[in-house]
Amino acid sequence: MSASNREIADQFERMAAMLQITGANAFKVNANAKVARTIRDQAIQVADLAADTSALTELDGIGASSARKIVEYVQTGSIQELKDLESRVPPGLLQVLELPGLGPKTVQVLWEQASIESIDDLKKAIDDGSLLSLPRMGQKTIDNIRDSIEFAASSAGRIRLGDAMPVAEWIVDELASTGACRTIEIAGSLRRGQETIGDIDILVDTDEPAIVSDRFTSLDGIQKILAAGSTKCSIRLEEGIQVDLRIIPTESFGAGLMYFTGSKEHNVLLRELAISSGLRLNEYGLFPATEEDAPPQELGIEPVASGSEEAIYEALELPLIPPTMRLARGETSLQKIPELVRTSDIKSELHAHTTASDGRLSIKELALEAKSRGYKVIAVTDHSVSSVPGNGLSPERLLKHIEEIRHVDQEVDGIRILVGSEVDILSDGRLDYEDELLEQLDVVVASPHVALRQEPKVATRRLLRAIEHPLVHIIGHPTGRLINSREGLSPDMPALVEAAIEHDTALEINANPHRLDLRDIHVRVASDAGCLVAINTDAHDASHLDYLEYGVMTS
DNA sequence: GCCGTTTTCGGCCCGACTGTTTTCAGTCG
Repeated sequence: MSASNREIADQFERMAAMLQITGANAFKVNANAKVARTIRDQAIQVADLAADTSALTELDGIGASSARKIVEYVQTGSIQELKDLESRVPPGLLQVLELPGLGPKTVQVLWEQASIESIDDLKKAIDDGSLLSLPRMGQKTIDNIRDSIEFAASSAGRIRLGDAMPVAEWIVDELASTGACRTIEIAGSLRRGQETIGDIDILVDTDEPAIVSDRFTSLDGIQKILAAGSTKCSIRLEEGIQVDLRIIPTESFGAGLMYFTGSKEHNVLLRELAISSGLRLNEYGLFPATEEDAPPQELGIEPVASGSEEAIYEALELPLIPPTMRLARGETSLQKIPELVRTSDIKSELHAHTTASDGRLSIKELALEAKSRGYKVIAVTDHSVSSVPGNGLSPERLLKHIEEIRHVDQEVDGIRILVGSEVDILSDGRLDYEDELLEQLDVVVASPHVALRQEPKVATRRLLRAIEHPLVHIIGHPTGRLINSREGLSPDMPALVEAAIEHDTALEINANPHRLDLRDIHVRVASDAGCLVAINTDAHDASHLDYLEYGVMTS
């Protein structure tokens, strides 16, 4: 089995963490972490490039040394330098390093001065009181570490976009109800529409910070208040989500919003850009550079721009980069920002289920719901025969279903109801219905549901066969991945895109927040090449049509 | 370890908060 991007990236991430614990140069640590990110963000299989190191070093942040290690890993299944590190650093320390509040310096001290090599060792040292004798270890710090250990044991890690957004919107409503906020904005990875988020960031412009932070730190369901300063408060909710509130003055709201929207890597690019123009960018604004080290806002220096994001990007001679593009993937070199799809642009839902298979709504209910949301077209695409868990339709049932859909289409005005099916792509790429049956449909969405652990080459052949099928319009959730639970297929995405263009087949962005499939990096490949992309919600219920927003953010 | 429109060497973003300290180190985002 050839190494997946995730697998190779994991090696570099591990290397970065181990280097950190050994006290290596922070820039070297950072370089390794960046290599991991770059590999993770590739739509192509990095292992396929390993025959040619110059192709590897063209990737951002990958130099000769990392390229050699990638080749070594692909060819031998391990990296000697990592093995050497692993023989020196106890593996359990990596989990200790991941605990919130514990960084490399503290982990080093724990290891060297208290022989702590794992979370279990750490617990024992807390319980027997020996931790107190270490430098900079007071009772409060120890209490926080104990809490972190408990939290890590119960936390599921990063949270899906669709789980975090409703929580953030609820908090925004709560803060708005104080009447003390001039502006409230959701920032961070949530604003960027990332498929998973680490925490929720909320920014507020207010003249009455105490009222807002009091409301914030007394929300229902707070498990722990992590910080409560005059400009920053952090809480952790019972469901394990951390929420940060920042209070930002009006005059620097744009700078703050940019800063806290990130991404971190995008911010670094902007600051470097600022420096090269004789400027200095921080969360308070874009300032003229000075000789002084002190923050410019404290020296009474007037910013060049600070109140709005537009003004700051303009002063950096950049177009206003939309939040979903702030990923340090080349967006700061664009002359012109492409026009992004908005939810209001979408007039058709081409993938939805009814009670005929595993949906909750009847054909008519689905059509009326879609119509009420302003759609002009809805396609009814219930599951095909092989989809047993999805209550898939036998050919006979499908024929009857087709008649019913046609009938409801006659009955309901103001929206066109298309007859469709979500047809399984079988493991070898054949479809689950005969062509004579497919010919009777207006829309054929072909999706993989089983055999989702296939080798990349097998998966590519399978999906290509479906793309090339003359009766297929859309490939539904092409990889079949489930965020946080199933990796899904890793086909050669550029090859799929090329074939999709040739055969006029659309690739789907399935907007269900568990899927977001195609994922963002794949969409980039598809849209750069000019491939048709369908943003569908795969609705099984009325509320699922709300997922459209997540699909649009991914596009 | 990576990188280059003054560079192949010498840089590599910036500030808030906490806790342990008597002036600051460590962590986080």
